[in-house]
Amino acid sequence: MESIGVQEPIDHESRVEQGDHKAVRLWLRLLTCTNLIERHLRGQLRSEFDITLPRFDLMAQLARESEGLTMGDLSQRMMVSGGNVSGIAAQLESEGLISREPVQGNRRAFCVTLTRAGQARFAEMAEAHEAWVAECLGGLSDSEYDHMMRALRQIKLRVGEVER
Amino acid sequence: MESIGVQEPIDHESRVEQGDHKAVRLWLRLLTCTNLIERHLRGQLRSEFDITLPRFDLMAQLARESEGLTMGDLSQRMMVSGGNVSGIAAQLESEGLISREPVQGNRRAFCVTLTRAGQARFAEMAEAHEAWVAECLGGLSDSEYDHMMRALRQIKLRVGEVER
DNA sequence: AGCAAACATTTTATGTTTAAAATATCGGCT
DNA sequence: AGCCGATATTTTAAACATAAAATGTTTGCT
Repeated sequence: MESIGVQEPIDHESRVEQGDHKAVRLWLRLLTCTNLIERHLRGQLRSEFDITLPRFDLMAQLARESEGLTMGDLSQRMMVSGGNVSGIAAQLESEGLISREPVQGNRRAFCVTLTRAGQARFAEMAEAHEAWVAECLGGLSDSEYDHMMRALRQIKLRVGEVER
Repeated sequence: MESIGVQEPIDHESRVEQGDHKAVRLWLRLLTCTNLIERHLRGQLRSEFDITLPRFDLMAQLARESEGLTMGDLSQRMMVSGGNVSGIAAQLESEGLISREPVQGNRRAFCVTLTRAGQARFAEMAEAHEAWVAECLGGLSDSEYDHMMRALRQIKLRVGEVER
């Protein structure tokens, strides 16, 4: 049963404080979890495939777009700076996993695609990656999964508004 | 300054294909949310206080332990390498925000604490930081908050087991 | 006492990431 | 045509991060 606090009224000040502390606790737990999983995946990718997470991420973006993406598209989707994409792409190109072709009609842009070798390599890695993620997150019930997805969607929208 | 696409963010999560499994979808959404919030906080700390997130984090650890912490403690709590803590601490020390005193009885270790100036500076920042986090995460109901906390705890334990 | 292993930290080399400046291209306007 | 602001990418400098080697200290063992 829930009762309405009468004896020990919580005033505005402390209510706000409590709420804020709650948010911070949630944030720290969120950050810790994400870091732990990211660290695990990074380690696995390194030991099993000798590749870094950002390189894998870039390839994953390309694998979803058979038409290819520009450097700017990649920057947006990977949520990292353009300069960063330049460096990562340069390495993948030198390893023959991606190719950068000029776009006809726009000499500023490149069209980046997975090479044949890149596609094959990515297919291998993606399968393992999916299994690793399932190892970390597979223990949740359907209900917990749904709650998480809904809450995270809400947070994402909220942050988007705050950024404006 | 270059900015990373904000207006119509095409992120990890909204790009997944049908074939991707539940766990991967949850992971990508988790990653996107954490990145968005982290980016927001980093930008705010930079523009409002001219400080980086790692430096803020180090000061936050010290603020919780008035007795001070060793470099090793900091490394563990911040979940980064010892060498990294050395560099960050060196900068904060040169700015007069922390001090490193020898520990009596163990000449290997340092006891790192916030200076008076560091305490004052951190108090200012912590208040703003808490408000920023609440802006991002405050929109959740108590029930959503509880579900998140519980699910994240479970995930954290699971990843810990998997790492073994 | 002497020595080896463990400990706490720093240094070094390498690589990642960001913000900002630089380079080059495009498109519209006059 | 010429200019100007927007666009696409690369380069640069500084901060951050890791692993591994180096330095100095402590502890336990014989």
